[in-house]
Amino acid sequence: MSDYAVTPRSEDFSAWYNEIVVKSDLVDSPERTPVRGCMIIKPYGYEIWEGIRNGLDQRFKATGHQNAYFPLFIPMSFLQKEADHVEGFAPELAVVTHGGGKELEEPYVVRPTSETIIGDAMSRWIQSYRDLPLLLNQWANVVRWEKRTRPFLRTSEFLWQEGHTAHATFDDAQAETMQMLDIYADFAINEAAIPVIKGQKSDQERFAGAHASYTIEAMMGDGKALQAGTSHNLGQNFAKAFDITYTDVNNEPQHCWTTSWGVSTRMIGAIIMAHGDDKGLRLPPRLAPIQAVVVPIWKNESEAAVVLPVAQELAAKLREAGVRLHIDTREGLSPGFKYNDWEMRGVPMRVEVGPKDVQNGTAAIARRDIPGREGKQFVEQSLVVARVLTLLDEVQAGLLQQATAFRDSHLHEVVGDYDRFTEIVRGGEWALTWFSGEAEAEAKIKEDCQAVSRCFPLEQPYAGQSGPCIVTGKPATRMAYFAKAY
RNA sequence: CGGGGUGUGGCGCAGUUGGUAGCGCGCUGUGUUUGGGACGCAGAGGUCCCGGGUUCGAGUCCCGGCACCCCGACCA
Repeated sequence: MSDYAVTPRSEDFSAWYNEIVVKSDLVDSPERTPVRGCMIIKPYGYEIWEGIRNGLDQRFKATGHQNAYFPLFIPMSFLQKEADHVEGFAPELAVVTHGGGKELEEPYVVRPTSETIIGDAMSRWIQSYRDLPLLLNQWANVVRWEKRTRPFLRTSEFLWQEGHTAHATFDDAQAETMQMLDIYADFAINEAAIPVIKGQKSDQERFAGAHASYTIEAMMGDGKALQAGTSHNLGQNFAKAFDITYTDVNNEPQHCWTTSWGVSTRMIGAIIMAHGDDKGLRLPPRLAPIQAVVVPIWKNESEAAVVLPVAQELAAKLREAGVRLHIDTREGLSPGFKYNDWEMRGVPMRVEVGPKDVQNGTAAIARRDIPGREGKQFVEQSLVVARVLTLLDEVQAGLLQQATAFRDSHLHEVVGDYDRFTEIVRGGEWALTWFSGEAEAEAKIKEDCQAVSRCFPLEQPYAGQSGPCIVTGKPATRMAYFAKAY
């Protein structure tokens, strides 16, 4: 028993996470991975990524974006063209100095992000306002040398998509930035069942080289915040650095306005930490590689002969209905073992078929979001498909509901009471408070709370009003969330 | 990059005053089992993290590395 159990979430969230990503077969264990800080994503984990990729890619295409691919290596001089950008990334760059046995004339950086090399291409591709907007996306791996790594949450190499667009006006770029933020939020809420908060980053937390950065912030099961996606309005910073210009209707040369936006494999970490429990993962049905598993139960050959055909027929019908289905016919494992095994892997629905079911014309259906026998029900075999389809929707909604209730119970509004503010944030919960956004104010909070602002939520509870900044006491026009973060 | 911890079959661990490595799980074969983590029997599997040193002899003692985990500073 103890060999299968995982450290309870409440006891040690971090240990729970580390154990669960390995035991649920998402990644090879970090100790065995031969490259420091990098991860081996196993097939089951990669299938989750494929689900994320498909869901996002579809949304990108529907809004007019096209995929392209740019080089992994970026000339060092490109990064240096945007001062803030290179300063922000310099500490985490991997640099290639040799190739083909010779020292390179100019070192290449392994891309930490592609604003520069795509900006360079855009400068050649864009001539006229007729070429705008240019809406690109790239699915790629990037490298950022990280001191401290954790599977999915922070690794030296990770997978992501990075969108890069160029527009004729600031307003167009801003509209694009917000559109992509909305797409991320829609995906997180409706596919990953994570109730994210859309907001704007403070100047301190802004992307290196951006005019404005926006984020979707999610609350994990330990109360910490996780940035699950970002969208940046880059203003004309990169357009000026890379000479991305167009000729407008009046035949006047103009700099473009660009954006970039990304979601990474970190989203998988968000799903794990937002939904997982002491029995393992709980995957949202819309992203689960396996939505339902059929477990046939038999004692001997003669029972198997009766049970297996029924189980296989149910499996076939479920597949026909579009359910991503697996049938577990492994021999020599007890049903109990299989239940626990699939629960660890987070499969949303389980259908059990034993001799008694065959006799009664029934099957047992268990839902992953409700533990133990309460989540189990017996239904007639003819109704299994319909019930599974209904329950998959219910589980999807249930996970979002549970995560939302958890989040809301850990959010606190504070006005003018700095002691209470620090108490909340230090206690691992989220505080929403009036905030001036000044660097010194944020630095003080960081020192007192070991936390910085997460975002100014786009939906302000008292829009149009103002209140006392939690640090300076001076009137502030916006409220911001503060929380410890990953 | 600072502080702490751990490195021994695939995994989790034991290994006494230094004497040449063992347990549980898993794995292979086999038989009985199977409605919430089954059991018997028979097997396979080890550069004891790496490199030096002390010693007749090192998993054990000394020195130096490396890796991983946890806690802090930097970050999608």
